[in-house]
Amino acid sequence: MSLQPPTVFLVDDEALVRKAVERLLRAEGFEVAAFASPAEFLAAHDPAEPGCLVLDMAMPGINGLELQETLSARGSALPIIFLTGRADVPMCVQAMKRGAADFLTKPLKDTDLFAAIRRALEHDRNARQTRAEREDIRARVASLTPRERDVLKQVVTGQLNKQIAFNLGTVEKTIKVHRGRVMEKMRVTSVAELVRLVERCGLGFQFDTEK
Amino acid sequence: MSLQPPTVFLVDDEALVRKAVERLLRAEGFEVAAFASPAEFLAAHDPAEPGCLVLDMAMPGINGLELQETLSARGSALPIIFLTGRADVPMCVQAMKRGAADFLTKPLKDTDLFAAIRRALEHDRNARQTRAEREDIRARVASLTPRERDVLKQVVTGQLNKQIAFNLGTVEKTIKVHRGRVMEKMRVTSVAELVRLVERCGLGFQFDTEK
DNA sequence: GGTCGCATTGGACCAACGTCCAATATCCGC
DNA sequence: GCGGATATTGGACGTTGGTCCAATGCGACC
Repeated sequence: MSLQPPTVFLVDDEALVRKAVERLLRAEGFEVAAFASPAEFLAAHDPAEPGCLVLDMAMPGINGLELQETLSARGSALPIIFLTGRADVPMCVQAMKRGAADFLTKPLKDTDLFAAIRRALEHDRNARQTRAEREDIRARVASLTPRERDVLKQVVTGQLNKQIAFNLGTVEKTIKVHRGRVMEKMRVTSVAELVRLVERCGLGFQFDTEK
Repeated sequence: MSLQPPTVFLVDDEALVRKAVERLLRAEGFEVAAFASPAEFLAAHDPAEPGCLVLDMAMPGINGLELQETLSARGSALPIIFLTGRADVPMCVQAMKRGAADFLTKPLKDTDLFAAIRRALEHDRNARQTRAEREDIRARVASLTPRERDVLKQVVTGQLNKQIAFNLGTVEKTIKVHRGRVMEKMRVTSVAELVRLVERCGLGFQFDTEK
């Protein structure tokens, strides 16, 4: 899925600057997609595309922070590198606190921008990897029947079949069957693996698929 | 242990400002310890004391970033709130990337400082809590004999006693004994609990106590 | 030289787990 | 109503896990 090369999404309203930076990045070997405004970018953005966002803060209308918010609200975790001309510390702090990948001031050195982009792309790659793994696990949990999920919850807390049966108001035999199916559907062969999966995915155990 | 109230460690080389801020914080109900220089603070600092650090960046000699480095090198995770008069974005970015709790610009509003301090103290409290839990678990692991640790590693990966015995070049019977002692020393009654402990503590399984 | 911690193993025995085959009951959608 | 998914249970059987009692060999420390 992530075999496609990562893209540097460039958003800058000054056409000349945008073109210049785009050329610069392409020359360095990056895949680039340039946009003249946050809105334009948002319209074309697919969260599934790996990459990072290079965003100029000095833009009319939507400011960078809002775009950052909008993106995270949409479930996109694209790393954002902010570029700014003015030395605006409070804005910088806000951006960083909300997870900005970097915050560079103009005039900026090419190498600084390249380095920031490489870090951001690397971070995005890792994040996508772990997100994909988590989604995979969640999908397995979703394939369980409600009863099987009940059993899973108790198994990962270390309950014995006997206790699980009591807690769910049935008998041990039934639990064994459910449990076997849980192991099969989750594609694990030991309780240890099962617990690891659930821990690494749900980061808790409120996998309720509440719907 | 953490029953002592948290302290706001204030470092500022301007005596007048320092005194003023100290009074301000005390009036707000914070416990305050003021220092005239990073060195002075470092000399008196005990990483075990909960609290946060309020640090003025505009100081001669050691700058704030270095103090931040020194602290983390010493294993102290005290949250740091930077105060700065100049609008220095690059420094702000550096500080934030290295985990600064906040970065405020003068002139600052009292309420902003208070809010930042409260967030930092809360963060420190939580961090200490989880660190304490982790230390507790590490201590249990440390109480294991080398052989028991070997067994633990394999148990949490879901190996059967038989397989563990083969891997360690011994017989199943021996493993059962070690395994029983591991469970006892780790104070758990099921593999599930054991795996959870190890996951939450070691965040991996390189608990080698290499020394 | 003796004691202690550690690792090892045996035998016996029971509890717990897992799986095969088989069967029943319910609910849901076509 | 029928087929399918889900939940339930029984019986049988073999594997695995866990504990009790008991014992041996080894290296370290006093």
